[in-house]
Amino acid sequence: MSVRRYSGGVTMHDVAAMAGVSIKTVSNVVNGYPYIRPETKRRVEEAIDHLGYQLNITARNLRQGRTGMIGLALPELSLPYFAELADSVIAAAEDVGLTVLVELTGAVRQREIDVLKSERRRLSDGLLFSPLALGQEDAGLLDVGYPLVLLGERIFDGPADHVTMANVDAARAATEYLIASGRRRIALIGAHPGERIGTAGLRETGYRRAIEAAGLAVDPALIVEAGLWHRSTGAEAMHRLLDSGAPVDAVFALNDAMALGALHALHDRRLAVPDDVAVIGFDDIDEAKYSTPTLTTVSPGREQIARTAVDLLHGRIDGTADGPFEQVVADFSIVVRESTAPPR
Amino acid sequence: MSVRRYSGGVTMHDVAAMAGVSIKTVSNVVNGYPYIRPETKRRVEEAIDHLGYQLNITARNLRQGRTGMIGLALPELSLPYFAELADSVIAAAEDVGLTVLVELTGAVRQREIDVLKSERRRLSDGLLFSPLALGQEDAGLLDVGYPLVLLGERIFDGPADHVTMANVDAARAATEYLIASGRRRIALIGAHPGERIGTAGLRETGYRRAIEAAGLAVDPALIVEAGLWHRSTGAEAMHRLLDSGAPVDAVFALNDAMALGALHALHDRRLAVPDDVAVIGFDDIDEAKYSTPTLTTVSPGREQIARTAVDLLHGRIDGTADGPFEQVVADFSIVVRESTAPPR
DNA sequence: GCAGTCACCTACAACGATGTACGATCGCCG
DNA sequence: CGGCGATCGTACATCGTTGTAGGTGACTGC
Repeated sequence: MSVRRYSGGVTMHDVAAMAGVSIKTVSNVVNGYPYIRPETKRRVEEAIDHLGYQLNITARNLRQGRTGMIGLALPELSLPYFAELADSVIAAAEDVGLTVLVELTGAVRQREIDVLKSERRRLSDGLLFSPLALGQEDAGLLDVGYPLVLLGERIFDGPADHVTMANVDAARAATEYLIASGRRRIALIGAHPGERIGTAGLRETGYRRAIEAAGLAVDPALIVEAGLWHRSTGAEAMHRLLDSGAPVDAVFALNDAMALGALHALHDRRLAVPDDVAVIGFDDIDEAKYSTPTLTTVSPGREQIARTAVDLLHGRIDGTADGPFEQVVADFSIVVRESTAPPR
Repeated sequence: MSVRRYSGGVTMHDVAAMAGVSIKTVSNVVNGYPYIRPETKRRVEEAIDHLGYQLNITARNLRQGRTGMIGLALPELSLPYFAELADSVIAAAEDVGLTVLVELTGAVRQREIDVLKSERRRLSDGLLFSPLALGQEDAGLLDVGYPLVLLGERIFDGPADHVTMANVDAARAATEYLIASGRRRIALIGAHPGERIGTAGLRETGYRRAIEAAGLAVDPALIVEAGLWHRSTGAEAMHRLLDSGAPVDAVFALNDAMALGALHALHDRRLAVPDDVAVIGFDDIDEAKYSTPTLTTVSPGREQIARTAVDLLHGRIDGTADGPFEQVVADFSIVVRESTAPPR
């Protein structure tokens, strides 16, 4: 029934002419308007089939003032956590009939600012934004006038809904897990010195609380900085720590990529994981299941985050949600694998 | 200068009224039409600033019949190769002024078919499509009537431009590299038995050619199947191979994810890489630099593939390219790392 | 002094859909 | 039989932009 070529020029007008009805009736059929005689509906549908008609979404968008698209602004897809997050967001959006437009900021401050005012914003009904360079002092920039949902821990109490992880609690739980399995010299990799708000600052806070609650001392020599959280920076940080000569029996890397880099560095130095050093990460990326050894990590409920964020945004867009801005904290759990087995 | 809220209802009409010109003149200013008196242009620009006007892209899209968007249909972003490819494609598209709409098929046949006819196609000017479930027999489905560029090795000589890798040559080079470093019992992981066209079939062909050219025999016991190319399936395949008892001194995994899974399995079995078994992968994902040991792999020129594909599609969209369908084969290289060092 | 260009701007009609308002038909009630 | 509500359709304006055609001075060249 369908035509050979993609329905280049077929419009409702053509369908209407063929079915012998008005163009609005075609529109009504397409949109499931109930009061149409079965006979009329059938004729219209036949014409649609025959002509291979497809709705011109652009025209509908213009008329309705909505596009059915949402932006998803992320640092980069090369980082597995963000790739997997994007995957989950796209799936969640699909479920509620939204299309996702991915935009990459490279974690560059100016590009994160641009994304908020980009012309593309007129093309999407709302934005899911995971900033990495903006901080609390930029909260004012977020008063944008279109539906916005924030992801991550860079900005709190901004003028937008916010989906975040229980960073402090989760980091504390991760550290406590290491302590409970007999570790005492627990390093932290990926610190951002001086930061309080932000993923690094919050997770470090959790780490400190666990150590102090256990009656141990926080040793500054064990807290290692890493600006970007890549495999490479994790490996470098691990090397710096080992070079410093400070004794270590466990490492809490603030994300999995760094943890995997650290595993690599430890292997280079002929240190056994977990026998000499235990390693725990954060994010539960797929890769953590297949590293050598497999990586114990904090699972931050990625699916839940994606779904919640999309639902919040969706609610704001179609106006079913219009209360004060919400802050949702996702559940976490610790996934125990080989890298933290107690020392023999 | 700019207004507080997002420019909700400001249209060219408002700008025109404020500047005391016709709406078309505003359009001309916005679009850089040259014949406008500097004085007029200034007045219009002031009005734009003052009102915080932003062009309504949807209206322009409707009028021009183009959207400035392209679709990118991929199996999933959880696979690092595709995530990195998406990253490169989005960057390349940005450079030529195109926005990318990512669609995930999960490598499910019906969803790959749907993506070709989806309503979203009307929202994008063209499609970059990387099928995994469709095959040569489906080439007919690709006669879609809108600009289409294929990625990958599932379909050749379809009615579309095509960017692919030199799979046979690259796989042959990878295998030859193993042979040259002294390996003789080289297993292949990830085969799709019976497939000739398709990534697996082509790479297996390259593998066979290298073995035969070296005067060795292809041992069917060393060719292990894996349908999906994940870390998990790579690990499982490796286990099956070792369980079979066939002696092995090297593994060519048809992608990096499986190679990393294989590394993991070898570690489980207390086999040393590269001393007992060498491992080589394919894709050169970022992770391969940081595995333990680091992974030798084939780099398929991902950036080049992304850029070429976007350029081809862009050319078809704005009509600067209208010749016969092109087939571009990207350059490859072998990246040598620890996993293939010659045995001690 | 008059046609022919150039520079600059405007009016109008599209692009393809949908919301609104209203007209027609039908059955059914009192 | 007149009237009324429930169905079923239509005509028209409209979303915000851009292409087309055309109009108006000013300047050039002969």
